[in-house]
Amino acid sequence: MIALVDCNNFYVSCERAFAPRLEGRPVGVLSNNDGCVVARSNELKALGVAMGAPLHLLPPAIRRQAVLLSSNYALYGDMSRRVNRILEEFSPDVEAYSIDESFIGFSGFATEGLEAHAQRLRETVRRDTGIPVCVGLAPTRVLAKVANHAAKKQAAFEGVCRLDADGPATRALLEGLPVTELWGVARRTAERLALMEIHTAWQLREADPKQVRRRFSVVLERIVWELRGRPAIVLDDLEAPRQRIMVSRSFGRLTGAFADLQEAVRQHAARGAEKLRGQGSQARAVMVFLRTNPHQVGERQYRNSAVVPLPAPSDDSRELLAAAARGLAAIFLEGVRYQKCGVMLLDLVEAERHQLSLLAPRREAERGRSQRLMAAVDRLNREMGRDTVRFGLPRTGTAWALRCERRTPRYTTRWDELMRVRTG
DNA sequence: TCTGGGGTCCTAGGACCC
DNA sequence: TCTGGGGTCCTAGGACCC
Repeated sequence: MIALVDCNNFYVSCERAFAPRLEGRPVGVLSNNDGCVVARSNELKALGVAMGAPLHLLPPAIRRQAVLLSSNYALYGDMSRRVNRILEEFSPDVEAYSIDESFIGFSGFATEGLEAHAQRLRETVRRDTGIPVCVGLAPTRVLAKVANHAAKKQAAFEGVCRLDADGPATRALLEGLPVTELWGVARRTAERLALMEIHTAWQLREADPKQVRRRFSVVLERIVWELRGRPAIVLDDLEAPRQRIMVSRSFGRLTGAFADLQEAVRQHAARGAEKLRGQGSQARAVMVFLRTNPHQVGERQYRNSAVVPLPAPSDDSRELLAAAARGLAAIFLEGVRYQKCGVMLLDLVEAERHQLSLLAPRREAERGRSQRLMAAVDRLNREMGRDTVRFGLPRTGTAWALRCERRTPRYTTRWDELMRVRTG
């Protein structure tokens, strides 16, 4: 059996764990730049606020009534690690799937006591972190997702729902579930399924896998097998390094100034380089992209990207920043107002692998110096706070600085902010 | 004024090879 | 009029996830 543990309204629950006054109130957490609502408490959902709703389009009455907070990723990331540490006490086989969801393997466990085990897990997580979670138990990941969904929606389950491969309960649940609620099926696929008169999860389960593969894809075929209780989806190894690294942000407000773009690209490239070294990789190419605001009607639109190959795989911030700057210069267009830009590090290789190549001794020495320098930079930024050491000239009061006016203190990772709570 | 950020996998089609 | 057949590799774009 597999369990899917999913934190309820995770970002909101993290905020509530440290601010009990938010209990019972409609609470929302906003995306970067305070752009849209990305997490909602049940009370806010009840007011009809959709996932992803733009903040500036919310009716004034709701804005007055609700507590809307900027996202506080330092807090959520730390809480997520705490939850996972507790899960590991309940099974050695824990795969963190996203910031608020983990799969747990229970092979080798007696299947009878599993619901009670899951209940104890819920209570422990709640007691030790303040985060409420629901658990779905099933023989496959897709069914565990369905079970989790049911555990959340139907109070009778008390937070734990177990779904076996067959049986009337499974059938009833799947018959009442639109295909779009399934993991891996979204609007496009659902539209095409509807043409074949397949609307519910049960109808999809009964479809012919071979035909599904021919008409759709191997992805959807796997979902059919999983609905039947036969495991067909393997998660990627969590430990495996990322295949590409992206850093991008929207600007706080539109800008047409080359200097703003330059500064943003520099910051994104530097952050990407940190991530790259953090996972022990090197990049063989750097991609820069920028675009105007597609929602802005009447405004001149432009989007472009450029890939800059590197002469040799690198994790040196200076080389990556220089490549990114060249890419930006190649695509920057005068006279438009940009909304967003970003940097992607592509074609990643393990840093260890090519060190044994026959580089000239001088290059080898340079590489050694570069590695020591980068390691020192990363250590300082880790221990003294991000941006302690930066590349290029510091610019204060950047025109496009990110908006996050409603952020709560980083309770679990910053002593200074925690103290402010107590004294302030 | 104001609409997120970061990933993955798969497929189709072109280039190229023999 | 008729212009092979099969393989690999790469890339762009689609679809999906949270």
